[in-house]
Amino acid sequence: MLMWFRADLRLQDNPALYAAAQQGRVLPVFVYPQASNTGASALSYAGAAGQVWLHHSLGALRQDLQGTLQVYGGDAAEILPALCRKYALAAVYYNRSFTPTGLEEERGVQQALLHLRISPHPYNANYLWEPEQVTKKDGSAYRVFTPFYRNALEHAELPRHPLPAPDYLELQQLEKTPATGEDITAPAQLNLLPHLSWGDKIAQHWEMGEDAAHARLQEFIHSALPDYSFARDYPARAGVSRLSMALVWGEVSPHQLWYAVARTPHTQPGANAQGFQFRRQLGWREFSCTQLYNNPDMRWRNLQPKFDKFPWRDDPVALQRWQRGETGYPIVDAGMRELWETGYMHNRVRMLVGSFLVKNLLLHWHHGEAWFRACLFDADYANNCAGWQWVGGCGADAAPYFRIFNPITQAQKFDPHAEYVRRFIPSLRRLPDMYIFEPWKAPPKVLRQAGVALGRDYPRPIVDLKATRQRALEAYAQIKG
DNA sequence: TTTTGAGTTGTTCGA
DNA sequence: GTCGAACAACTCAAA
Repeated sequence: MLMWFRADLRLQDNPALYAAAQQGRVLPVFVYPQASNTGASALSYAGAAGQVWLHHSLGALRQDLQGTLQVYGGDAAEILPALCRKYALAAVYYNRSFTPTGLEEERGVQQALLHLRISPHPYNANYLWEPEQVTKKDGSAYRVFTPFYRNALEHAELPRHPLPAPDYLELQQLEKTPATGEDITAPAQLNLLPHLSWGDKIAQHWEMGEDAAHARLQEFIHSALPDYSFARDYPARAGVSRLSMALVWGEVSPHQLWYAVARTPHTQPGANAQGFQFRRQLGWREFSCTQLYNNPDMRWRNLQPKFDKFPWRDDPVALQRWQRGETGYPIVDAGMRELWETGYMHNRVRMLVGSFLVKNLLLHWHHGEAWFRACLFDADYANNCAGWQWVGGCGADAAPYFRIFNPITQAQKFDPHAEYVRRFIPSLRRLPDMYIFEPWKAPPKVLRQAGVALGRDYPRPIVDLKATRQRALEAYAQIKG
């Protein structure tokens, strides 16, 4: 049996692997879709950070598989049938993807296998519900989250219980490449690591692989879940699971998370509903998946066509200031610097920096989507696109056009003691709470005492909030109706 | 069939 | 300082 690993880099709760193992000896294979071994790939959604994660996660999986995982770069529709022929394998087991690229890849593989009379065995591993399982009564897709989720809870099947790792797994060991001793099927051959030390820097903050994901899950359940629905909004706290990157590559399954929070007191009926709040967030991941499945071009196309004539500005300088965390608004800059330093950004702050880019700078959400894709370890095709369309106001649901976050009031509300800002903007550390979210208002003496010279240690604001808010409201008024 | 109310994440203004 | 209203338009489900 050939086990085709995709975004399911785990042994536990892996339906395809579980089934393959029951059939006999398994040859585990991962194919990274790329035209050549350059590392760059238009066929995968992974950006630079995602590729770094993938590199390490593949290493962990390979170790878990006693070194038998075969890693290739190229077209799965060519590589998998060739392997089947060479090693006389009768079937290919894999878990489904619902992204446009994943679906296309799968179609190609199925067709190629059909020619050789090799049977494909697809399973659902990575979503609680498949996109077509949760629809309106007329069969069309939901555009609003709450009805979608309610319908899933009330009418769709319960998510399956997680499977264990195969209890007996016989792995096929291929001969090593002779002569040079160079292993041409090791993850390193994909050249996924950037030539910059940046990749190493962001990787230092994280542990990749299935075991590490489960360790984070246990840590989350014990320390953060009891206060989840409140603390998850405060970026300075360890209030969220930080499991998004594990879900992207399938180091854990949503089913495992769904039932892991059920086994705690926090999800028992009558108790506080922290576990249900966490599950609801998993529901958003499902909802994004459904949106992408029904709108394969939503990476490029506004879900609301009227936004096609939105007057986006073109301003490379402002874009760069945003990317580098030099907008002069501390909570925005702290978020952008967290992203660049750690490959991650807290969800609350993602909304703030997104709103700032799209509404205050009036730059196209495509820029945000692309930058997040490049820098976020957890950049997920569906989540990232749906998130940016939501921020832009052009997403599936009719968002209030006047929802424009104020980075100062938001900072005061969600980072009241400026711990988050101080963590990522050390140059502002000594400013008192009263001025730290708007340093330009601090009296010269206060700035001096804090060792801050505006324009040298920290930039002045690149735009005026009130004026740009007004400009955004006018821009939105322009396209309405 | 039609109507009504609610919908992840908000801000500002004026009483 | 606190509170309610205003800021559109659309989707979905329940009444």
